[in-house]
Amino acid sequence: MSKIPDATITRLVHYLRALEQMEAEGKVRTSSEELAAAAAVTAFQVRKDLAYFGSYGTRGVGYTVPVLRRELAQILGMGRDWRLIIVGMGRLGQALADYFVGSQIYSLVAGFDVDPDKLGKKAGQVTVQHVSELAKVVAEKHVDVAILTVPGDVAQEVAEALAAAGIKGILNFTPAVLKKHHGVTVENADFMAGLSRLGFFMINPRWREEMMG
Amino acid sequence: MSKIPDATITRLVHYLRALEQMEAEGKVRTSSEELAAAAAVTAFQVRKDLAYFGSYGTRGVGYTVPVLRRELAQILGMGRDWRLIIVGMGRLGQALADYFVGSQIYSLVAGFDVDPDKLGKKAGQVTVQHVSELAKVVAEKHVDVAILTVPGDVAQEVAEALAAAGIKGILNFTPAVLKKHHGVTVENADFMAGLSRLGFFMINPRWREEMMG
DNA sequence: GGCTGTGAACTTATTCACAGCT
DNA sequence: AGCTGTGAATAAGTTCACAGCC
Repeated sequence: MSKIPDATITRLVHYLRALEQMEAEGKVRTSSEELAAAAAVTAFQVRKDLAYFGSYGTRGVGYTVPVLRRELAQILGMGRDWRLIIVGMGRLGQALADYFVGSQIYSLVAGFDVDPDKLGKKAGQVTVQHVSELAKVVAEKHVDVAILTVPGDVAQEVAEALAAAGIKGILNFTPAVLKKHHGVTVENADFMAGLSRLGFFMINPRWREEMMG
Repeated sequence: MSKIPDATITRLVHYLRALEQMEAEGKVRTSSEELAAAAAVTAFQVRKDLAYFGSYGTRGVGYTVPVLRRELAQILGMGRDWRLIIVGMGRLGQALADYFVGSQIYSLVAGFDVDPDKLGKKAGQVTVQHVSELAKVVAEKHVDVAILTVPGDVAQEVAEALAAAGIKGILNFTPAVLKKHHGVTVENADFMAGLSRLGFFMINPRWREEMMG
């Protein structure tokens, strides 16, 4: 399989969301054109993205909504029961914990913090535990991925603890740039980077002109 | 000014963060090498990114931390007092509201929701108002950018209300893909896209092999 | 000598045109 | 005829080598 652009994966998620909605509405057939409109990209892009993984449509006809939905879910690892933990149960961690309630795809196995006020409290479907129990839980519950939502200044240290505990992947929501660890895949989701995107408005030529002449 | 890659802006924010830390530590001089290490990129990349905007260093010497810090802040629009509102005061909205407390760069002007339980409550430094007051506040308080943290299924509708109210930019944290509006710049920060990145683990060749043969 | 700044080479990603099925 | 699937063309972004200045 040739190299797949990161941007393709992100778009796949948008296609999947559109397909889920279509399926809920009982729609059976769709086209690259329609998916493109839903994801705000071109039809070329949709077809190319899908082509990286296989061919799921019928020439001259289009795509069958439930079939393509299932295929995309499969591609995105959703056939598998992902086992996750959240480390850092601040507001972001809590919001994420809620998100996993009722998920068919992701099992939230545990949540961790150090704040005594948070320990023992329920968040989503888990009870907050102390980080000292990290290693034990990762091993016993076969955790795949940790979601990092701790403050940026302790992110590296916690990431190292997770690596030592034998975690396979870290999804980093903190502003910190994590050093690579052998055997651990790190993906940056960096919620604060969203805010950094305010910078884009400044870079935007129209705005720039308006403000700086 | 030639076209600047989106990825450059994101990296600029990382450089800025590193520089702020250096300045706090009293460090005066740095190099592309050092910044590269802090942002987990190459020194070439750092120099190229900076070159899009100008030349801020001294050949044979390096960069002066406070000078480069100030220049980057300027580039990212931080010389200006950005006036923001948050629409949707759920947990994510609240977390963001907190983030703006004490910010030198961004002024959070108001927060909106429709939930009667939230109205009148304090979040960060603002009191939650009903969305029916949106248009009035945007006009009177000269709001630049709205941060959208409403549920995905009402995002488009709220975006249209914002456009009608004369907002100049929308930073979209919802999973919805917003249709373009004339005169309104939309940036996707999509916090749920972070979660979509769980898909990357699946696509990762090492994992894929392990799971699918 | 050392480190920045930048044009040129290369790599990656997107756009396009059209061949291939139905 | 219609819409997908894909190789080829174009565009964008990154890496590199070295010229330029301290």
